[in-house]
Parts: sequence; structure tokens; C-alpha cells
Amino acid sequence: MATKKATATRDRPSTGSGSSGTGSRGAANQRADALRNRAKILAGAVTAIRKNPDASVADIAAEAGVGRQTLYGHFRTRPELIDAALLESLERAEDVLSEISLDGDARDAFQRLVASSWVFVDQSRAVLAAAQKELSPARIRELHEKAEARMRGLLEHGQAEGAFRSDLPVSWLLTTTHVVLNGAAEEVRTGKLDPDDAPWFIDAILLPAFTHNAHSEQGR
Amino acid sequence: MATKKATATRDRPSTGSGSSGTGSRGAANQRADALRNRAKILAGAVTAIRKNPDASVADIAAEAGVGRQTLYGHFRTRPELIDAALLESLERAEDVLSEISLDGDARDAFQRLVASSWVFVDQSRAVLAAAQKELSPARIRELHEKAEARMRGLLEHGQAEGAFRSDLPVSWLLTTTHVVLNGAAEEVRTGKLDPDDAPWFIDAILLPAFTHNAHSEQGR
DNA sequence: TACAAGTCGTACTCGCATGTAGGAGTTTGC
DNA sequence: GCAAACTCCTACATGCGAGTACGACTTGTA
Repeated sequence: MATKKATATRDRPSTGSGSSGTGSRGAANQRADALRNRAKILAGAVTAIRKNPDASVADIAAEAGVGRQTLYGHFRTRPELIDAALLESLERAEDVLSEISLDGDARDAFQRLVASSWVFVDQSRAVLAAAQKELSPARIRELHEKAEARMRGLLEHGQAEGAFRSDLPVSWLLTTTHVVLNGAAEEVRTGKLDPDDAPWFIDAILLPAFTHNAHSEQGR
Repeated sequence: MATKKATATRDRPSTGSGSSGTGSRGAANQRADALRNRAKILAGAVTAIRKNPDASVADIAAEAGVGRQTLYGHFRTRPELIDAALLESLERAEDVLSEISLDGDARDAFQRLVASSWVFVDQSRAVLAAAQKELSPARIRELHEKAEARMRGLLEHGQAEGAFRSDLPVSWLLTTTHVVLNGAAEEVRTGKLDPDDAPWFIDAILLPAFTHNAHSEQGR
């Protein structure tokens, strides 16, 4: 019974259980075009959600150029799709960011990292927002923290060696970086800021703010 | 025909037509309890939307402690309700902010304004986000720009008198202020930042960033 | 080439949110 | 106290998005 026909060999071995189960294939024996479609769907999801944060599954399928049924063949539910899209988006960013050297002066490294990060921040931001409505907070945290680990490490390191101020917690520096990057991305999206100027604008705010050695001007 | 019974004397003279029509009352002769309920609904809308950005009309009515029908008696459609809630939220902030003196040193005035603003930013933010989905971009801009006019004026003034750096456009300073305030509000909401520390954290970032007189450290 | 794997259109169920309708009951204002 | 204004309940029509089911057609692969 339950002749499952119209479905791609759904990946994701769900949870635990490892390689046991219905066969020795495990989870990776899809046909070439199915794999290609999976990628198209993931890319389409990011694009569609960037255009409209409330994009429906139908919207995403259309954006990806596949039928809605095909999409459901790859991702059982909407949350599962969103999760995969966010993961994909973050991993693509990770690929690029892992190339950036964090050696040398922390301020220089910070500038390099920001210059490469801010584009991805925008891409992931929309998906992240969509994910927040459907995924568990725990899952969100897990993905989010992994994504910003690189930046956090750099800030901690920079604080330790005196390049960045230590009178503020790293968490606040990180949040600040985050929101300023997002702000820049938003301004670019609405045409109020030239993409080429963005890195400079960001640095112009963050570097003075982070390297300020408390000496004078302190009211209260 | 069309015996309109179960409705509050809906305000908003819609468009044109002026005072002609069914009576000389025009648009402001509601009963005391109706007026009270209207206020309850507006307050409930803000609260409900802060809890859940996608709050339904039913949610809002429940939060306000009135029936759904009563709500529809005051606001014909959801967008109309959101618009009114946003307006109300901004006006309440305006009332408080208009008390703040902007005289004297621009940096001090900035600190005063931030200290009083950041709480309201959080309240309005959720409603603003909800409004973005239902109101016209023109309307959004209209309300938004009016709300930040005070801060913009202070920044322009401060730039003119040399208190704030002039190598960045006011629009970017304003955006930065905006996102940092929002970031702080978000951190407070998730319990990662003590509300009492917020003003200090915000100033610690923004003042150095805005008063940095470009002299040294500039790579590229 | 033959068969499994995958795609896609159509159509259906289900739940949920918006907006409408009518009437019974309550409160306010005069 | 009385009429008008207002509230609130139940119910209904409508539309939309998520999933599911089925079947015909196409494409990859051994």
C-alpha cells in the first residue's frame, strides 16, 4: 500500500538511525536531474524570499522554474524547505569567508572580513527572517551562531591584543557589526547607497567605534 | 434600507464630501465608551503585534478585550487599523520627545535624545514592520520621515557646527543610529542586555563613531 | 531499449484569516 | 426613563496557502 510514486528520492535521513533502514543506499543516490532541480529550488527559495518575505511554496516553485509537486518531492514541508535554504545560503557564504585570512593586524582583518561579509548578510537576512517564523528558536540559534563564529573569534582576538576596546562585551560589538551590515544592505537595496561605497561607510562607523580608547568625553 | 446598526460612528470622513450628508455632526460625536474602546483597540494592536508580528484581527481584538465586531465598527479594514495604530504609536512618542531640549552641545543633546528615544523605537518597530506589508510605501515613508525628523535635524545641526563628522552623509548617520537603537531594543527583548545599560552601550558606539575627526588610520 | 526515477498538471481537503450580516442585550446621554 | 448608540455573539461567504492524491508523461541510466 501507499505506492509512493511522484516523489524524488527524498534525502535527509531524518534523525539518527544512521545507515540502517530500507536499503544500503542510505541517502545519496539521486538521479542527476533531480539533484539539479534540488539546487534550483534552493536558489529559487532564496531569491523568492528576498523579493517577498512571505513568499508561498507556489511562489518559490515558480521562481525555481519547477512544478509545485516537484518541490514537495524534495522537501516534505515548508519548514523543511526553509531550513535547507537557510543552510545552503549560509554554507555558500562560509565557502567564501573561509578564504579570508584573519592573520596580522586585527583592524585590517576586520576590514577584510566586513568587505566580504556584507553582501552575504543581505542574502541570508531575508531567509533568516522567514526561518524565524517556522523553525524552532534552538535551530535558529544553532545556524546563526555558527555563521557568526568567525567574526566573533576575530573580535575576541582583537580585544585580547588591544586592537579593539575592552570596555564593551564582545556580544555587543558583534550585534553592532551585525546591525550596521544589515543597515547598509538595506540602504543598498532601496537604492540609497552605492554598493561600492558600502564597505567604506561601514568601516567608517565601526572602526572608530571599536577602537575608541576610553579617555575623555564621558558624561554621566 | 441598509440599517447600519452594530457599528460605532466610524470616524475618518473618508474622502472629500465634507460636512454634507446625513447630518451636521461631521465626524466627531462619539459616545464616551466608544472613544474609550477605540483607545483600547489601538493599544491592544501595538501590544499584540509586538508579541506576534502576524497577529490577526481576532488576536488584536482579544488583546484589547473587545469583540471582533466592535473592532470592525471602529476600523473598516485591517490596513486601516494598522495605519491608525502606527500613527498612534508615533504620536505618543512624539509627545515625549518634543519635551527634550536640543539646545546646547550637540553631543549632549544627542545623548538626551537617544536616551529617550530607544524605548519607543522598539514599540514602533514591530508596528512599522507590520505596516510595511499592508500600507502603501508612500504612506510608510510619510509617517517614518516625520518620526525621525527630530533626530535628523539634530544631526544636521551638529554637523554644521562641527560637533559631528562631515565626511559621511547625514542619511548614513541617521541609518546607523536607527539600526543601533533597534539592535539594542532587540537585545533587551531577548534578555541579552539590561535595559538600564542600553543607553550607555548605544552612546559608547555612536559617539566615537560620529565624532571621529578623520586624521589617521585610513587604509585603502 | 527498457525500466526505474522523476516531473508536472489537476484537483481535492483542511485550516485559518478577512470581511459581512442580523439581532439580542447593554450603556450613555438627555 | 427612553431612544439612540454601542457592544458582542453566532453564523456565513470568500479567498488563500499548505499538504495530499492520482495519473500521464518525460528523462536518466544500466
